[in-house]
Amino acid sequence: MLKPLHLLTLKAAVRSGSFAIAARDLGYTASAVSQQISALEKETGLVLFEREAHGIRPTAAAHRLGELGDRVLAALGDLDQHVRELATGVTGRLRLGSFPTAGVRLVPPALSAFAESHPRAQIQLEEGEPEELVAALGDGDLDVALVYEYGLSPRPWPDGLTHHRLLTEDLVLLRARDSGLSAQLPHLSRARWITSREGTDGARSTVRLCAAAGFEAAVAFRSNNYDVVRELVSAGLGVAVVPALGHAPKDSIEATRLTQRSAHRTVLALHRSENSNPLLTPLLASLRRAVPVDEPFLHPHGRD
Amino acid sequence: MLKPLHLLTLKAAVRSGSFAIAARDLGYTASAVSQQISALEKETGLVLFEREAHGIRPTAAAHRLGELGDRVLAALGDLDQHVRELATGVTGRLRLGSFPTAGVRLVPPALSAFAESHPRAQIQLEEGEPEELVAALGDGDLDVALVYEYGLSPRPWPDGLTHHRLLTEDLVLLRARDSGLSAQLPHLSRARWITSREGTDGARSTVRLCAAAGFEAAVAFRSNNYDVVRELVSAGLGVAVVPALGHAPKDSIEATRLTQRSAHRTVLALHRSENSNPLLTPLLASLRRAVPVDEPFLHPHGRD
DNA sequence: GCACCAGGGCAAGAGATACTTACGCTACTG
DNA sequence: CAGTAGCGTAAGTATCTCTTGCCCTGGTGC
Repeated sequence: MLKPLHLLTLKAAVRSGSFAIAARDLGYTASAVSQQISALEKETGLVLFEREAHGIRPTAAAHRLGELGDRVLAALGDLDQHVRELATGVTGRLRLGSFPTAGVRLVPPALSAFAESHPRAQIQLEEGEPEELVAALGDGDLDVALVYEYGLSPRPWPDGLTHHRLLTEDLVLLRARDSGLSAQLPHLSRARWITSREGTDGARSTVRLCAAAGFEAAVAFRSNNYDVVRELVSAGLGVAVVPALGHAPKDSIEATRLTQRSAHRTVLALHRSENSNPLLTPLLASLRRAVPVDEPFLHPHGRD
Repeated sequence: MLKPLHLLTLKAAVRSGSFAIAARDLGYTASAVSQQISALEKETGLVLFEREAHGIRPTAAAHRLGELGDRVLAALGDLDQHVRELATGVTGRLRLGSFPTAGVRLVPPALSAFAESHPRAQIQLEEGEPEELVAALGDGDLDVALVYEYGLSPRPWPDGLTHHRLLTEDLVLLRARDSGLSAQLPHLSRARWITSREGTDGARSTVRLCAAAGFEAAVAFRSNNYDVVRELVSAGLGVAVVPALGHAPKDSIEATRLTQRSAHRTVLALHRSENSNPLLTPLLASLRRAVPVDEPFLHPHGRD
């Protein structure tokens, strides 16, 4: 394989028409240039220069090889540039997964801030529930995962993952505004309940809160889509406990923070500890800055 | 500057997902691969692999660098291919100069044969008189020069030039068919003469032949274009002595070979002896094959 | 549970590369 | 005709790069 350095030397020699001058230009000895050219001639089988007693004469082949070599040298230059950009995080790719609610509430503002500072970076988005995302992290299919953790059912995150707590949401009781229902859990034992789908942490959380209040929740409707849940509540079909991010203020709905211990959900960003993606740190910063402040029921975390 | 070999190794490691396998594929030791990758990481400032106890995990940066490296490797591969073509003479450039008559009579058939065997080679054509062409050869602006040499005025070709005699032309006396003029020089002392322009070997040659025949030629018309000369002869405006290549059989003209010693012109191909253009030899062969055989007044030379 | 093995990192040594120094040769220059 | 500039070659040296040998880790088989 031809060596790029030899091509550079060749070009310098062709340009200057002299090994001695090329050597000076490149910081070599004339002898070094002579040897490099000899090696190049031997390797290519071309005669690149005609030697005369007092100088050299570049062959047509030398000119041609110089031109052809430009392509290689240009590609190498480009590569260097790209590498520099990759290393500094100016460019690059990062795969971000999040659970649906965060995908709507947190990710877009975070990315709009991120895109300001890293206009040429590529972010690939995935949606999924925490278990899937964590599995994807482990497989290396994801760089960062936005997941949640209910106070009542803490997760055993696998080893090797670094977690950054972004915010804590209160769990909020939603009632139709004129339903006449109490805001106190113990008084809602006869109410119809609306929860996330069976087996989810959200549903489990509601059930446990009710159990702690002394009754078994009668779950009538299940949906993982908080927009749907709110509509159901609004229509007077039941009450629900949702995390603050799942709640959007609405005239027809009364929202009340639950005061029970552990009645909260934490949103955190996970990544494999060894992940060295240069975009990782700036993205985490953007996520943190995207957490709304001064919003009811939402409590941002500082850097941890 | 990043080393192409490192890029190859990187790609092998990414492809196989293991330094050990990459090493086997490339004929290295696992340690060599490890060191190459370390060097690459140090040079780029990127983390290319996450090391685990029992294997490695290519980083996004590694994948990206591999893709980017393809450009460089492809350019290098192309270059190798081009070099091989240049070295074998499949491709390449050659500059051929010739005097006008040969440009018309010899070069086209030679090139059509040459193009058969070297379809991708580029031949650049120049026209000029022998002195200019020889100067261009010396300056390296020309690879091959087709020149002529009159028997009566041999040229002192500069040193360092190799000459290949292609053919010898008889000098031919042209008369209008019904002019009633003799074919013997001594009887043409009163005729009007047509020659090439003053100072040319052609004109000098005619003048000397006439002088040897005992008279001074009365030159009435001069043209370097043999087509014009023939028209003038045809119109009965005078007689001319032209080399065989400058003669095309014509009903209205009678052509007679001059029998004097030295009444001939030699056409030869010159090139600098050190010229190593791989196209040189095949082009000379084509030129030699393009010399007409069995044409009156024309005598091809064998290889000399 | 324990020996074994595969994969990778590290250190040291050997071999190859690449550069410098020194010298010889040739042709231009004053 | 000596001096000099330019290139080539040979020898020495420094640097780079690969191999060898050993350690560490974690998975596997008995």
